[in-house]
Amino acid sequence: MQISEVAKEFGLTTDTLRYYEREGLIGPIAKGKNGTRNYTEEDIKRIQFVKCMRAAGLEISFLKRYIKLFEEGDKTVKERRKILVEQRKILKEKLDAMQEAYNRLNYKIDLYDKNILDKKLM
Amino acid sequence: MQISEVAKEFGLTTDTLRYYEREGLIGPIAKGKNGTRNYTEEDIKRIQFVKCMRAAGLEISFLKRYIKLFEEGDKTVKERRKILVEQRKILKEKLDAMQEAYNRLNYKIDLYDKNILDKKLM
DNA sequence: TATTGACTTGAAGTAAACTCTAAGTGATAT
DNA sequence: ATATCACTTAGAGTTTACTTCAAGTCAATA
Repeated sequence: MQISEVAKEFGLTTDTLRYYEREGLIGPIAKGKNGTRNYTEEDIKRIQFVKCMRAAGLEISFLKRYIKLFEEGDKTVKERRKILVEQRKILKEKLDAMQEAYNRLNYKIDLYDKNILDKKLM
Repeated sequence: MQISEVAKEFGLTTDTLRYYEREGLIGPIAKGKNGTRNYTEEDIKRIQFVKCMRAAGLEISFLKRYIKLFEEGDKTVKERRKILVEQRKILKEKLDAMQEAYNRLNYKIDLYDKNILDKKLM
């Protein structure tokens, strides 16, 4: 699979894919004899993971660190678990904050729908 | 209430509060005779709203637009409702993506806890 | 009275995550 | 054969949201 196809499938740009590779989040991707990238199924799975975590707001620096540990093998299992738990906590807090904002938006839209125009901003 | 107290209450810096004011998200805050800001209860409520929405990832530019419309009065009600619905949609998509990442993290941590060390990254 | 601490300003600086540019290569369509 | 198109690189530029800086004011305390 070549870069533009992968980009299309994931809704990323080719620039972003090359950027992730530069940063060590994916790859290095094997290249054909003309120098173009050929993404394997393994590469695709990695991109899936990275995309999911990025969409959740996890930082590139964290993903870099986690992937590096993973590549260092079994001896890093304990540390990997630890940072996953860390990230889960951060993510949970964000989720809760977002849920609160979501509820607030719902409430306000509901007021608009009922034509209750109070003079409060929110 | 003066700026440092407000900052402390909301876990923001005084710089951020002045920045929000510059951008028109809050205030203009009334100043005492020595030129320092005095935040009213109204100001505090506005900051609460802004903080909640920012924590959910809504952009400054959106908040600016919404607040401007609000200040233009009842004639902007329709447009306000429209952009709230827009933002709610964006927020919902983010929430879902984050929930997915959260579940994935949970699943992986669970594997670590059970000492099932598969060789997959995620 | 001198110094400390919190405040003020406008403007410049920073971090994260892309995004774009310029210059070039190689395979395919006219 | 020539033009078009997708790809390559290194490196510069952009956006968003702050954050820091430099220089100054004012009130209170040692």
